[in-house]
Amino acid sequence: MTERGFNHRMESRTQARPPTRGHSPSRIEELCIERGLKMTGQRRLIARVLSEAEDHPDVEDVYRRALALDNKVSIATVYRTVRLLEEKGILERRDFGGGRARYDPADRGHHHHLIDVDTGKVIEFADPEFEALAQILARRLGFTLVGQRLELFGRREEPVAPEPAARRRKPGRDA
Amino acid sequence: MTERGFNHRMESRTQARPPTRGHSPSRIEELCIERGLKMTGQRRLIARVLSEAEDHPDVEDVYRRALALDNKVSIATVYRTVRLLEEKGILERRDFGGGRARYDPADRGHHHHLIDVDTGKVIEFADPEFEALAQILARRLGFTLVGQRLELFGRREEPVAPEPAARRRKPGRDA
DNA sequence: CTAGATGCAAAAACTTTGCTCTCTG
DNA sequence: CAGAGAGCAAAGTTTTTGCATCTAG
Repeated sequence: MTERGFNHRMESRTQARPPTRGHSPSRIEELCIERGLKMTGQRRLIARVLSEAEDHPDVEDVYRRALALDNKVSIATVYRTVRLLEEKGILERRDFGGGRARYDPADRGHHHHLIDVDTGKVIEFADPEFEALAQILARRLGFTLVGQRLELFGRREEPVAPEPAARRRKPGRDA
Repeated sequence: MTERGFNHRMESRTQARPPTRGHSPSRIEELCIERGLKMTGQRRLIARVLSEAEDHPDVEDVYRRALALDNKVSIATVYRTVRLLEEKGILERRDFGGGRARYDPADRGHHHHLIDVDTGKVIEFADPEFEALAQILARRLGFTLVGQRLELFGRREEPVAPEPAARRRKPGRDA
């Protein structure tokens, strides 16, 4: 299929700086400092995990990744930090179903999501046609578009079978 | 734990609509029958509550409203029914954060939201062009569209300073 | 030095499930 | 009548909190 739409920027990790745990503050850490947040080691760690994530990690994911880098953080702190960052507008909370909240760094260019309702997998895509239509729709309502969010929920094409349905809990990992 | 009490959140008092006459099956009930679901009293009741809802009730809301009409239903049944209806495409699950899943009857057409970023006001709208495009986008990615969510953020007139201005209230509950 | 952070575990909040009894088709 | 559905409470998950103890600024 055409590549249009798919932006696989998966395991890219560290875009500009070497993962050297030195003093190169992650993008998110910078944002935190900008808003005057007290930067503790845990927050720096979590900020880094989020900056390097190319998917939509849920709290568990962030927690595990943080532990993998430096196990000096508790799940409660991850919850607290992630919530703080959301309030500060540094993170966006996304609910793709599956019962867990997922987070998306708000500094990433905007893209849309297609969620496979059976597996919970998330596909990111961008579409110029949609962008244009969004503009038109907003204008039609008398507004200037300044932001948008589009989420499509779909099911892999296949003969509609009464399959045992997908598990609600623990959906497949995002991507 | 037991004692779940009510954590009265922005109670959605939007249950105004021509009350369904005693025996006329609600729209959602009809949809259930159409899909060959076994119609029990509880399902009929839940279907009615959903048909009359003009907001996006969460399970608790549906449960309470159902009890108000006829207290012969358990929360477990509401969960099971709502999940069933979602699987049958009669309901759309909307996660607005806040930890609870909210439901939106798919029988009154998809509607989207345009949020005025300056006032926070939400305008609902529907658009066939978008519907069509969503279908196409999903198909293009190899999926059958089963649900969608579109939110546009716009500004009415004169642009305000590009600065965040004020972090308004908590992320959002819906209604 | 001190307001705010962290850890830990317990408490909440939210959903699902096992099992028995009921009721629809 | 058979098998799906309903009730209930217990179990499962995800998220929040109380409190004593640190620590960034």
